[in-house]
Amino acid sequence: MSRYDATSVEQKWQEAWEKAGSFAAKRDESKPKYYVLEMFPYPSGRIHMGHVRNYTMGDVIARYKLATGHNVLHPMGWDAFGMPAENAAMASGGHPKDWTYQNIADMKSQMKPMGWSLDWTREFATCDPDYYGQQQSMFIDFLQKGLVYRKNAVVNWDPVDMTVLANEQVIDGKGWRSGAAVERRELTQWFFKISDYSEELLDAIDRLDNWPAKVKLMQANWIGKSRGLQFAFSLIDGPTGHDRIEVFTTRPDTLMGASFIGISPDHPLAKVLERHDPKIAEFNAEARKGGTTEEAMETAEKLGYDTGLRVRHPFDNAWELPVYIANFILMDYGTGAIFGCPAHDQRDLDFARKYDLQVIDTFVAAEGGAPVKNEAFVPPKTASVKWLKAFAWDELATGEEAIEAAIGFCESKGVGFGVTKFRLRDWGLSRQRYWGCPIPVVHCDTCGVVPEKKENLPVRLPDDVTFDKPGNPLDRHPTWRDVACPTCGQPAKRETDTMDTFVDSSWYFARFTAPRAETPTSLPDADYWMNVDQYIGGIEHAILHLLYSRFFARAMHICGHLPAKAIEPFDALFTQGMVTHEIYVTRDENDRPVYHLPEDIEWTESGARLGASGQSVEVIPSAKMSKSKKNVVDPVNIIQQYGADTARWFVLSDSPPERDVEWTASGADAAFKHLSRVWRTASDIVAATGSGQGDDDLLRAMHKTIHDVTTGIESFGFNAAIAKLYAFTNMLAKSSAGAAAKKQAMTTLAQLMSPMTPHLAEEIWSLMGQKGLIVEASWPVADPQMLIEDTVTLPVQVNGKRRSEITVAKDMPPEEVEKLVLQDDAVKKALEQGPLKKLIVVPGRIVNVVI
RNA sequence: GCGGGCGUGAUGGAAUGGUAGACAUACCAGACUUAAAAUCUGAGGGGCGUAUGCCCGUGUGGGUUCGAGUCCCACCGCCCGCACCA
Repeated sequence: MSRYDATSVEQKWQEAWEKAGSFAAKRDESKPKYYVLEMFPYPSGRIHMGHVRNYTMGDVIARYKLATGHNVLHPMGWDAFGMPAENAAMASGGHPKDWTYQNIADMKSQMKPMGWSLDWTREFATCDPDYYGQQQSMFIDFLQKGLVYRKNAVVNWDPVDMTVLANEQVIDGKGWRSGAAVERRELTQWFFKISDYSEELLDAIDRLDNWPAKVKLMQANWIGKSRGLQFAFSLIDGPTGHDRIEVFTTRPDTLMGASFIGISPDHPLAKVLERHDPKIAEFNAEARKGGTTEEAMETAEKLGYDTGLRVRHPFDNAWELPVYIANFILMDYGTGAIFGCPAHDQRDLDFARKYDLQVIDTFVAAEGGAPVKNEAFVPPKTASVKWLKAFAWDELATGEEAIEAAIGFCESKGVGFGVTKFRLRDWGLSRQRYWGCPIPVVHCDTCGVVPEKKENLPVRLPDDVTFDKPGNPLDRHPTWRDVACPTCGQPAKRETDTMDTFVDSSWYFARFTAPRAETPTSLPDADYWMNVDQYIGGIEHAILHLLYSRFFARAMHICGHLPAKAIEPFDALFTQGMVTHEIYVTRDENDRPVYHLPEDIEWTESGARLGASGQSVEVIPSAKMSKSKKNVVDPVNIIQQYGADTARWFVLSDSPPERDVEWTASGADAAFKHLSRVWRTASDIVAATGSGQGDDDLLRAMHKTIHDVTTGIESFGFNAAIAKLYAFTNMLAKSSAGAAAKKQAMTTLAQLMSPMTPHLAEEIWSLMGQKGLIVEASWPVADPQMLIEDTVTLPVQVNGKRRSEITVAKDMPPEEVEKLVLQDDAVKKALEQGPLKKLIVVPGRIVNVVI
């Protein structure tokens, strides 16, 4: 028997689909549309197994929807701006543009053999001037609608390289190239007013019915709505202009437990103080060292500096509290100042113990409450506690009740007012880098900040730049910067910052609906294709990318670029897991790890060893495939060895799609063996003739499989669907049914497999003598009559443990079942132990006898 | 540190609160073969037993329920995100 030749089969059908234009989407009002989109890739130059998994999942959905009569849009493009292109240029001297477009060409040539049903006619890269020009046009629209503004914000500053660093370029508080301690420095930057939409973005989460609950929860927590009190402490003998310190607290109920005031090193008062006090200046300078991330702030040692200033407690003029500058207080959140209540906040308690400050219990546990020692008492806000320092509520009250009462009381006394704050900050989009979308504004001494005229768009990136020194080449470009002011015509300077790449990815889904339009979108196309019916990508995008896109869709709607129905652009979201692999490591002479590629490993009885030298290799449990750990399997090699269908089948088969899947050589081999077996079985069936036995059983199983696989695909249970296909293939291969029934079963099997292994499916379809392409055939429908079972086997439990089973007619009334159960030998035996307490019959499910 | 998630045989995993381990991998046994590969058949959570069977078992410890892998609480471990990685 000849071997299944994946390479030639796959190429043949890819050419057939290409010729038939099977995947080019066109507006067709007569059919229901379906827009399936996977998060577009960064053009690193090589596809990896994560891409294979992501795009194969989308492809299963796309092909299934195509077969169920939908007009499917399944596009692909490139998230092509970003730092790696500049890093490559710095490392090897090329140009980011050449590097990027070459990578796109390379990756596309690796993706094509996968046989994904992509509409390549809509392809674009975000670094195409056509695309970023439209983005610039929208930026100007946003500016006119007040959705963009400028303000100061801190960046990571490398004092040696004199350049801004990304968070990932800050390692342990030091610049990745220079090794210098990173400082936080303020720059004037552009921001999107996403915070204006905090409430709206939060409320709308409830209507995202087909998003994972965890993503919705993460977004809600990120937006972080909180109710609290804003009020001021009066400052005693403060510097001129500083007679009060405004604070925001979510726990006004603990006001009587306050023991210190903390202000951010970037607080206006701290900045005044540092001008006159070298020690404060030194403390602030030290506090400003390190990266800007929240993580860096919160894991750093909590330090404070006693300014010597004091404030009065709002309820007691005689009560004075010290004012500390503290390195863990963010200027960006609230007012940049807090009061510390050590008894009910662990961070405040640690701080109080360190600087020997008072700890005042304001409440204790309702029963057996003890004073706080080294662990703050922080019960849930819904728990009732016993109050020692209540000032407007009962002795026993929950935190929630006390907070509301405290706000009301403070308002009535003229001490501050209740406010709702959000954690969500405005979206800073300025990047001091070359390889991004230029911000289309001009700085004029006379007119100020002026948007570029739309007819001058796109503002193109100049090609003649070098990367031989750190910093933004646009900033030192000899002529690109110098322009005439669009308003007054006087000499002016271009903005040299470019946009965050999140901007590029916040509207690409809309652009795919009309990728060549001369406006950002074309409304008839957007109206037809939007929303994305199914969006698929990694959980790592759960917050930023998805939240920014939700904001952007609203902003685009305001500017007339999207219909109202598209303000929530993704109807359904699915977050798939990663592809992982074991890691193989040896040690060099200095005991440093040396990683090895899977293909260099040989397996012997004593374990893994290096194929070349025979050196034994340590095997570390699976982790996400990464180049640095060398635990990567190149999809290109898998396609060459087994074909695309095998890779597609494997990434779908073993694990549930939302979880990580571990790539194993044996698993890939098994996938290939199975597909070969299906092909062999099909070849046998073609040759078979005559009648046999068990036609009905086979056809019943076929209808059950149609039902199960259809359900599996619709619910993203691809691994479960594949398990059913395995089971049905096993049955079919062993079946002694007649030729006609087997042929029918095999044809259906091919259709059910076609979303996963489309090439093999086409091959079998044609082998079975079917006309046309399977990709044009309608999805099989299960006959409900064939799914009905006459009898059902019920497990019989005694006290929750399975002891027997009975087989009864499916529709037998529970009373009848009870009678039968009581006659069962195992039940009779159990009843000797004691009287029957309860008999539970769950129809069609289970029986439980409680003794 | 904060927010979110996950944890089931040797391995990947299955299981609307209802028979734990479907389906697959590895290993083992058998068939075919001069032999190997390929292919086919079978056994298969652990313990005791020839077997019908009995006991134990879903990270750990509690709880709810007739019944918990599934729900609740605490803990342990791993993973994702933390606003300039994409």
